[in-house]
Amino acid sequence: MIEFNKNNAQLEKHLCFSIYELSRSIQRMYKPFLNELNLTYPQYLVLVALYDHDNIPVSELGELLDLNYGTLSPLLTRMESQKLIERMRSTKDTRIVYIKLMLSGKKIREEAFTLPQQLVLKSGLNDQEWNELSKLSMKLFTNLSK
Amino acid sequence: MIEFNKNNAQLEKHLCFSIYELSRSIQRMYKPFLNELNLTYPQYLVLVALYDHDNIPVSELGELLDLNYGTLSPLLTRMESQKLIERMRSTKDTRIVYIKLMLSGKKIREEAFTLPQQLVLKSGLNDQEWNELSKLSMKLFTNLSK
DNA sequence: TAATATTAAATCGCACACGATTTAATAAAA
DNA sequence: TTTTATTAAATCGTGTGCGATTTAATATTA
Repeated sequence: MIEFNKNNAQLEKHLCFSIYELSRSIQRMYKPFLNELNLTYPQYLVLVALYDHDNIPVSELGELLDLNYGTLSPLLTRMESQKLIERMRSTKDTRIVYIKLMLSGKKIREEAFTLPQQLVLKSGLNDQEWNELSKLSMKLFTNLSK
Repeated sequence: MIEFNKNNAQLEKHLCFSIYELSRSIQRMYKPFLNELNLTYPQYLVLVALYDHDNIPVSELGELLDLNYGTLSPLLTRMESQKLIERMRSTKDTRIVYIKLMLSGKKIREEAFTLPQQLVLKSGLNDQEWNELSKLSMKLFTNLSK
């Protein structure tokens, strides 16, 4: 049984902290490469998402990335001014704004194809460990979303 | 062998994204409870760290939390104004500022003892899975820090 | 010892991240 | 059909998170 009390209350034993720290350290690892592409980490994720699901409403992009309008709207504004993406208002329902990858956005996304590979190399994890970590983190996320 | 190409480039297959999404979903789960205590997530982590390592310099707190001065300084200023912590400048070396838990900070930290337990319950992971996730995330973090 | 380098902490600028509010448009109901 | 409710997106306010700069104090060195 997993126990929590004064004796093991330390930061290091908090899974929440391990994950929080890990997430930031991955972004730190990605940073030099993304800087070369003039991208922030969430901007990179937007490109990844759009590369597979282009021309989708902001709402759908937000669901894919698990980000709300408050985060996404200004982020997309910045990416629009960099000519990475395009906003196109639907004619059917003018409330809806579709987001489309522009050519330069597509190219830059392709330049980043090696990034996950770099993480694998630095990870020091074998295939089994990598897959296990991936599986468990998705499982935990799914259960927390219920 | 783990492969990355156009065919599995989706967001869902990016470990970096799983971890990023998981980290934010844990914070989302903690939020209602922390709101009751008038704490943000990093403020909670500061209390956890200080509860075990009280009266330490800002630099040491930053190492424990893996946060730099740019994040920590204003965060501590806010916690100081809430009377959760105290800043005390060293007399030996007046560049150094020691951070001390105040009584109310200690009490609030203790009120949060049940929080990790709540995560365990919601996680839907068994002991083996929990420990495995914990182990692998720490291993990956360690390897990325090299 | 005077000049220089290093260090601890704070500050600044910018980009998230998110809850809450606002705006405009469509849908549903009276 | 007019009123009311809902929805999509943007905006706003606050708190991180981080790289770069600044400030003040201590350490090092010429």
